[in-house]
Amino acid sequence: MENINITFPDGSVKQFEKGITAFKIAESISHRLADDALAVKVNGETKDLQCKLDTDSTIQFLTFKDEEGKEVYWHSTSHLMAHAVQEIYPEAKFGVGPAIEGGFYYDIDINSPITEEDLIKIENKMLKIAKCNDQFIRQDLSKDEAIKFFKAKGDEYKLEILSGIDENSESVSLYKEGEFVDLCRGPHLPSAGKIKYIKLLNISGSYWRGDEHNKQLQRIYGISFPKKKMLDEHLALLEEAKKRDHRKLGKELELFFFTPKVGAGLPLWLPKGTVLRETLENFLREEQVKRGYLPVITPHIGNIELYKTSGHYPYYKDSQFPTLKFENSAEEYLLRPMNCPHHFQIYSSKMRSYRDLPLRLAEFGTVYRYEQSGELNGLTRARSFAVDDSHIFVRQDQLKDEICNVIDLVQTVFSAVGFADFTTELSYRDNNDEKYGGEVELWEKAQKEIKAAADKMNLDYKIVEGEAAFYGPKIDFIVKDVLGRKWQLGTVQIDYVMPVRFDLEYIGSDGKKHRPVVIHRAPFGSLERFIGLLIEHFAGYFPTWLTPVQVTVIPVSQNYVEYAKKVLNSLKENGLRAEIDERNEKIGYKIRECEKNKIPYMLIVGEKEQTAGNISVRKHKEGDKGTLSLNDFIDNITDEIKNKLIN
RNA sequence: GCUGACGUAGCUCAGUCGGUAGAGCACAUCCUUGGUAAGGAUGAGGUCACCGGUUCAAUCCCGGUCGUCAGCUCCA
Repeated sequence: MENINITFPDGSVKQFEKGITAFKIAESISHRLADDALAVKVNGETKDLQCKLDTDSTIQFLTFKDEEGKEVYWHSTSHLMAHAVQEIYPEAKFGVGPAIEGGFYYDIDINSPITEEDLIKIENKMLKIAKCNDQFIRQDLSKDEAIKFFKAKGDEYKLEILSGIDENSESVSLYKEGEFVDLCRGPHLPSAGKIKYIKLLNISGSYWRGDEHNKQLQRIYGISFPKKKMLDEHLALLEEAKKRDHRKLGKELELFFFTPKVGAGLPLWLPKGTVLRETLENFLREEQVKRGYLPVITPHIGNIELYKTSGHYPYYKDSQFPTLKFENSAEEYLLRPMNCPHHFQIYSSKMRSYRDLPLRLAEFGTVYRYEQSGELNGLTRARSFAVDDSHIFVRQDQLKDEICNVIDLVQTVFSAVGFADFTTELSYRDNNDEKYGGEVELWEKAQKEIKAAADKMNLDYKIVEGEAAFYGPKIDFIVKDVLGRKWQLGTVQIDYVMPVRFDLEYIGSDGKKHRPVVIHRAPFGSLERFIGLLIEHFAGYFPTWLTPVQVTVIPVSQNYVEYAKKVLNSLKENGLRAEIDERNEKIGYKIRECEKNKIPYMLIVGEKEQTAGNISVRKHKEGDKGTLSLNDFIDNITDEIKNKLIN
């Protein structure tokens, strides 16, 4: 019998009989490994443990600790769920059922809606089936055979998937688990018994193949774990996440709210939220002053012709509020969905020289977009929001340096608030010419510039084709919310199209007219979305420089209110955002309220403090910090604010 | 926009198998003047989202509208 060499992740090499299964190798190493292994990676490719090895290979066993191991585990659970659904609803037809980040789903076509109670039924059925511990058996077959099989079964969706498979380049395989057979690439767990703890999380509609013209199937989301503790921890984590939700905290901390009396998706900023927002705005204003930006202010509406010129209207009509017009007039106005056309007019308001460039016009400009009702999501997706917008007009030879400047600004902003966990995407055009304006060569040039700048700034980016704006490629900075949903914050966009449409020009050193390039950029993206993510990032515990109320003065009893007011005044005179709680309550009560309101510092003053002329400091989440002179406290907190410390 | 669920006091939620409602917190008044996460008493608060239908009677059943939530689709 021939032997093959198997290389393990630690570099060691062992000989095995040719044709041995990965599972046998695991067994030969330890029972523990054979038990924990879910799948195997052979020469970089994930496979079933039952796969046979015929050549020298490098292998790595995948357990639930590995991302790929989890993927296999959840993918197999989705099959198990489909199996359970098939038993309960024999008429069910199946779409796709992949593993996703944090679990799995399966799209199912059943006529009656699935309810929450049904989920429990399905869950119980799954556990029952898992106990049978049937193996996942792979069967490779030809496309024709597969078509025959699913025709007999009446699974139209599987047939549609099959019709898209090129038999020559992709293998066609089925996986059988008990009575349930599914078209699937695999790999899968050795058997269903590995799946121990299951929770079906929610049900929703989803269009077949993600196309809204297709039928909507019912999607069931779920997650599973090999250990009960893992499931419990995961569910606890989901509960925790809900507590950080900016929509919940926004209400609790009185930052903002929505009311249908004003309109869906139209946020109203309360005083505390406004302080937070203005603090952020001022921070960026100061940065922008240092970097040569010029402030401008423009109206929230504009003549419809402006948007016809820009090309936004009528192509994006669906996502704009209806136009405003008088009955007997041809005049028509649009609530602006973006600020650029206004800024272009400012650029054109006088003759520009090459010496004036880069010209950086900046405005916190509120825009209005009629987002689909189902898309609204607190501050992260609103119908009115302020873009920390700037349009930078540059010469071609200044473009790359200016993109670098802008990236640096975005990085400055992100690091000031401690956003370290973000991803960067370079969005390019794809081959669908209808989606984009301008000449292809200009696009290619712009994409090259953007990439060069991103490389120079050491951005760790991913290139995404087809995600560009219609006027040019862009760099997006993306942060996840508590529920794992991704949101674009900062953005840097290159535009060769608008300068042409608006006939923007400058006089070059040669005395002739030239076309500037425009950079659209917004480090926050929008104040609303940025603050929404910020609330969740800090779970409401903002750093002192940002928090709406920095200090609350708490007199121990009514007798010390006067002294407390003196303390309050000194704090205010030193520019601190301070309040006093002079209510007729015990200090334990007042402290509890401050803690709940996430106020960073409490100054407690009573007999001792009044006599000594000092204060007692309590820091939220930390407790009593002892006594300090008021001046020392003010020095410390002022320092903390000045340095924008994050703790 | 689509599928599903939900909408009861300022907030969090209970409740009514159809007879117009209740708790805790918050709020107000009084007692208490208290030293680091809830002192006590009393009181005020609701067109049960809105509009229509069925019914002797609707917060509850039915239809529509608005809004919220999850997901899909979309996202200049």
